[in-house]
Amino acid sequence: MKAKKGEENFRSDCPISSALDLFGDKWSLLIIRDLVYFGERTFKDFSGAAEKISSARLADRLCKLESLDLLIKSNHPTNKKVYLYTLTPKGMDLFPVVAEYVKWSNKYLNDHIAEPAKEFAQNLEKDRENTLNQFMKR
Amino acid sequence: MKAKKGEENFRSDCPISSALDLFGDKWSLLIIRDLVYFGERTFKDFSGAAEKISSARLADRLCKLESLDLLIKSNHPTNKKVYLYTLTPKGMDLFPVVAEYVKWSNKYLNDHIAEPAKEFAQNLEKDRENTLNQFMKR
DNA sequence: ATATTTGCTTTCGAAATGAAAGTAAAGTTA
DNA sequence: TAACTTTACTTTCATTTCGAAAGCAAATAT
Repeated sequence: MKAKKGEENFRSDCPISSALDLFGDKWSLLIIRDLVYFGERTFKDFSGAAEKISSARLADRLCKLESLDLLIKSNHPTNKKVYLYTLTPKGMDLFPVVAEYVKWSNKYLNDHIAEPAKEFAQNLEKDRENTLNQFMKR
Repeated sequence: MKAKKGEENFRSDCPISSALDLFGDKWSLLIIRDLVYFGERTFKDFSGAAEKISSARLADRLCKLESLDLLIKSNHPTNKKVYLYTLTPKGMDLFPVVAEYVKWSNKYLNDHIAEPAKEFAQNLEKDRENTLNQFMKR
């Protein structure tokens, strides 16, 4: 059976393991990333990301993230076959987590990382508060 | 074949996906957590954590984290059958990532989380810099 | 009216995982 | 010193998760 809202089986009462129980897979934070960066995405948009998630995986991750209230699915204003996915505040609050991954990778995987991300990492180092707020507040 | 040092197959040049490619599983950050918190651990110590990792999984995670230079394995000073695992600076730099998970979980999974962790989260909210440094500098 | 697009679902072989049992070397105990 | 226990794994195996590919229905574009 599927786990319904709130019926997660947490491994422990540790905040870290619990967060990982919810979205500690290789795709969830990338969906969050796209939503933070673009603000609004369609199924096709997510599919177009460089990491090439399979549609089966994308579908179940979107479903799970929605059930966790990290994102919301809504209708496109004019096109009935397109749905729009948006972050909730709860999902947006994962952005600081994402930002720390960016900082770490910029420091230790620097020569492998795309240029725009490096710049973002540098901004985070210079003025974390402000850089985060630029995204969180829109 | 196993992936040797530096031969990771990254999904993209994104810093987030790349970090997840390296240690985006359900166990790696928990090992880091224990090392940050306790400073030094044995195989048995890790096995004793509340999340109950299987020995097979613990063995291959320790091996991978070592190959990534996130931790170091060394001999126990007096007992030849025990090994000591310690964080490298590279591994220690994952602590801010871990800290953000703690903050998020404290905000959204609060009633499920253990008391000591809540206090740590509160300290992070009050004075992030200082709280992080208390751990990182020892 | 037909073709195409979108957002999925289904299928299936491969890879990763957890649980349990096994092992060898070192250390402890009688 | 012989037997027992502990530590750090390794092995086995059934289950779960995953990625790749194909399929599908409804909506839209041509």
